[in-house]
Amino acid sequence: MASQYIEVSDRIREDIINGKFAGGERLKLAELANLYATSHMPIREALRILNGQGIVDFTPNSGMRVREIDVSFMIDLFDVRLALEAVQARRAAERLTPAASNAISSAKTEFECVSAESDRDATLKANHRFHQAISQASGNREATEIEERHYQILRIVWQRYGYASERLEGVIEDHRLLTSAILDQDAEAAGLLAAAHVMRARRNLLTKMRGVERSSQ
Amino acid sequence: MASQYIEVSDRIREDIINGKFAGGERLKLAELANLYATSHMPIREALRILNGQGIVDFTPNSGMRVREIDVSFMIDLFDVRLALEAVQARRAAERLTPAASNAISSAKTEFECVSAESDRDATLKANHRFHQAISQASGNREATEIEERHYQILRIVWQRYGYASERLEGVIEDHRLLTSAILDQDAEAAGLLAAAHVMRARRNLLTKMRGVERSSQ
DNA sequence: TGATCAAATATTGGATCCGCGCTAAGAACC
DNA sequence: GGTTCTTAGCGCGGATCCAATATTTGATCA
Repeated sequence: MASQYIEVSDRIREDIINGKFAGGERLKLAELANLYATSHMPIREALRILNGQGIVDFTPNSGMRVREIDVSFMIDLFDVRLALEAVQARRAAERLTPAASNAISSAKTEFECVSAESDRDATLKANHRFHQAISQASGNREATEIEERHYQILRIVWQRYGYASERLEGVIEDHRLLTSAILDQDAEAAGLLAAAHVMRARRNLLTKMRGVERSSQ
Repeated sequence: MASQYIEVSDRIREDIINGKFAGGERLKLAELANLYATSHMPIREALRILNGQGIVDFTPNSGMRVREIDVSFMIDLFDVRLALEAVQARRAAERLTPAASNAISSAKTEFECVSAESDRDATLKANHRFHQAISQASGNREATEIEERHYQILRIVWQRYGYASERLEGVIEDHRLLTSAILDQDAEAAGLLAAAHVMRARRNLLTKMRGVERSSQ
């Protein structure tokens, strides 16, 4: 079995994603230790990991709170994502290797197949794998790690507000264009297409979030 | 007194910056506990924090190692920094407030004064404050936190390879142009100037690093 | 002589207990 | 009646001990 703190950090993350812990909620060590049937040491370790991933906020001697995920946070996150996806797509096109080329095209194809079956979780995973393939093709570990963190946060908002299933055709088209730009080693086009892709995703998400915020007032 | 793990994480970071621990070196709990006169629990907590900051690498059941900082890591880091500084400068120009405007211009002036005294540490701090002011003016917490992490890593390489004192006039000129673009709320110019500024810093650093690598062979 | 396996050792991971600081509630004094 | 000080309890931070896991060393066999 994997170490408890890894196990626990995964479970807490899943519970946050599934809304078991609300944004801003205080996470007490004793409570969590009881809930996950362990001592408080692995819990502290796990919360520290989640803190590093930006999922929980921390204040010394006062404990951890679930990070509030609101419209303004998402605007910030997509600003960063926009910049990073673009630079990674450019680098992926420039540094393209045969292995990376295969990884990207098969991830693209897989997404198209899986998304046709309207299994949301599988579609999300396939989408993640596609972007991961580009990220890894860029060879930029720093950017890849940031994007990985962001993906965990995006899972929370997609769970809460729904994934863009109505935009699925558009997403597939975006992926196709982006893939061929990278395979053609057209860095300029790849950068622009990646940026445009993220912009569309942002518009879609923000519209939904604002809709929910208004209707819940 | 602040909590021990915070104290310890700061001390370990400083020791890494000052080269007391080499890149790739294994950091053992018992050893560090002995060195910093504490038990191994605060050490674990401290290393976990440094891991979150990207300064040490971690493998479960095997412990932490000081992250190797080489040319390829710096290329990656500056790719990210280039993208982020540009987007933050644009946002800072768009969202400019009177308070942010004051903060940026006074940080710019302070850098010019301090750098004239050729105190390297103070110059670094002033440079950091200038970029921090823009970062905070952008209002993007996510980007600010990433840049803060990167700054800690840059302190290590500047300590090792020297800060660009010969480029000081150029840096001041860059800062002046960038500041006026932001104060004029010219987002386009601010973004381009910020990107150019980071590019110059990268060229300077990489040249130095490659020089040292060659001469140490 | 080199490779592989096993045992010993070194190191990380986890539980429990206690101390300390923060917070909040109640009483006393102004 | 309001403000401040004290006290109690609640929860985080840290030490120590023990368990689990990795790494290394040495021995045996091909």
